[in-house]
Amino acid sequence: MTQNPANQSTDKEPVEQTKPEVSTNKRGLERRKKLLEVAEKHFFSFGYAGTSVNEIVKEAGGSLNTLYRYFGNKLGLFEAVFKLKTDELFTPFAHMDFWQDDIETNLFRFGECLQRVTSTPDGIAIYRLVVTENNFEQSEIQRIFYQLGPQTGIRILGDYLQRMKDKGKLDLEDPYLAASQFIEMIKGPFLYPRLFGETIEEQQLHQALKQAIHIFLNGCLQK
Amino acid sequence: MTQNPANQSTDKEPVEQTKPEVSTNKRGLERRKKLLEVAEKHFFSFGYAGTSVNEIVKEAGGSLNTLYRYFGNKLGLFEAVFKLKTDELFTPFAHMDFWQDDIETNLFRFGECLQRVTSTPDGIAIYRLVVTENNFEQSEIQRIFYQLGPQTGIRILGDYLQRMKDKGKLDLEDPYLAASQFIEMIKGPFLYPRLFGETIEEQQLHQALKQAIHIFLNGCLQK
DNA sequence: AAATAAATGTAGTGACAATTACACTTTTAT
DNA sequence: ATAAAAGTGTAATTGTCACTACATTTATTT
Repeated sequence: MTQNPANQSTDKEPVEQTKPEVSTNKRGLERRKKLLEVAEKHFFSFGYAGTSVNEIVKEAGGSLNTLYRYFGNKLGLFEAVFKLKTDELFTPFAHMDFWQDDIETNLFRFGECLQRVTSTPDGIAIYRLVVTENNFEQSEIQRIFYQLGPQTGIRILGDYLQRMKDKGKLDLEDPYLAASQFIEMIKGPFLYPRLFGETIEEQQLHQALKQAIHIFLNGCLQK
Repeated sequence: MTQNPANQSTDKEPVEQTKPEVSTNKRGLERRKKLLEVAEKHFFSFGYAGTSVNEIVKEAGGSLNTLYRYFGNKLGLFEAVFKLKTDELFTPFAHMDFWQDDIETNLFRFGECLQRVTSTPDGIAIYRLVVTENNFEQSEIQRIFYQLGPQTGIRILGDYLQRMKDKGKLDLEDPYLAASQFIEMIKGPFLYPRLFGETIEEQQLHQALKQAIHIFLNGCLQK
């Protein structure tokens, strides 16, 4: 696919030369951090195929040798950046408690938070990367993103809807599907525009959320 | 970004060497068709960056020279394939008449048709291509796809919802936003699974459609 | 402070792939 | 049938990159 002349590794043994080392102290840690920073900038701006490892090193200082010792290869560097940013983006969301008031308020709070996460420049950049790169060969990247992002959102909201259903407050056949559908109502309409470079106004997000809640609640509230 | 050694064209004159020629008769047309066929296969399987022009010619027969005369360059070939397949996929959908019965039946018919279009292997492949390739630089590809696909769907359903609103049958603030939200409810939940290689069962599609209609109609039907 | 380990900088290497050149053959139109 | 146009096959050109090698400098540890 892409050029990868280093894969002469005749797959016999577990291949230890690719083991990314971890620098323990001081200078090494700074270099590592700087490399990650610059790499992030490049990957976010130009995509995986579009960034050159040489460029990163040229900009970050340090040496190719160091980069390869730390991250093994280009994909290793990418994965490191990706995991870091994905955690940064989704972890706070996953630990938030949305369910303290009435259903409408709760949906509103959840929706606003989700919209905020997916609207952030980093959120958009990560999404583009996940969808855009390494996509014709199955990679771990996708799994990580999917589990930490979309799947977590569906689980959190789905659990809540399930409870409301059990209490007889909502009339829903499949609460987890419903969760996914609600989520799509509030972020789906902006997917293409975002991918295609348009910027979304705060007010549009708000309107989508308002209308989604109106339709959704009206649609499944037990009377 | 990608390698493109041919762009030595000092931009002075309108550059006529890149003008893709159109073969008028017989053998040329067949070659062209064969090239497009093989190119489609490769682009659909390996993505833009992942396919090699040389490979295409090797498999399709004919000569590099011919390919370049017809399509100008790799991107030209890609665009040709892309337009062809996008038209093929969306044009029938755009000319269908969904609105002959009651609202629920109409939504059902529309939804089923839309799900069919987006579930087809070509539909998925095209979507992947649009999202996956040529995405860090704005390209015409995206515009074509967006207009012919998503935007058309929203317009068709949105027009209908608007009419229903005007007749006082539906209670909706923004019918076009609502259209987009309905569409997302029935295809959004399958986006990631599809991108990540899962196959979707007929029955899942059906359930999503059923529940979406239930929530949506219940949610905005004028009582 | 000496020995050991890590980091640097520069300069390769090897592959791959888009595009062009060219000499030659086949088709098509006059 | 014959000249012009289009098509073919092969090989060369040119760039770009990931990745490696190595000789040298800097930091860390005992």
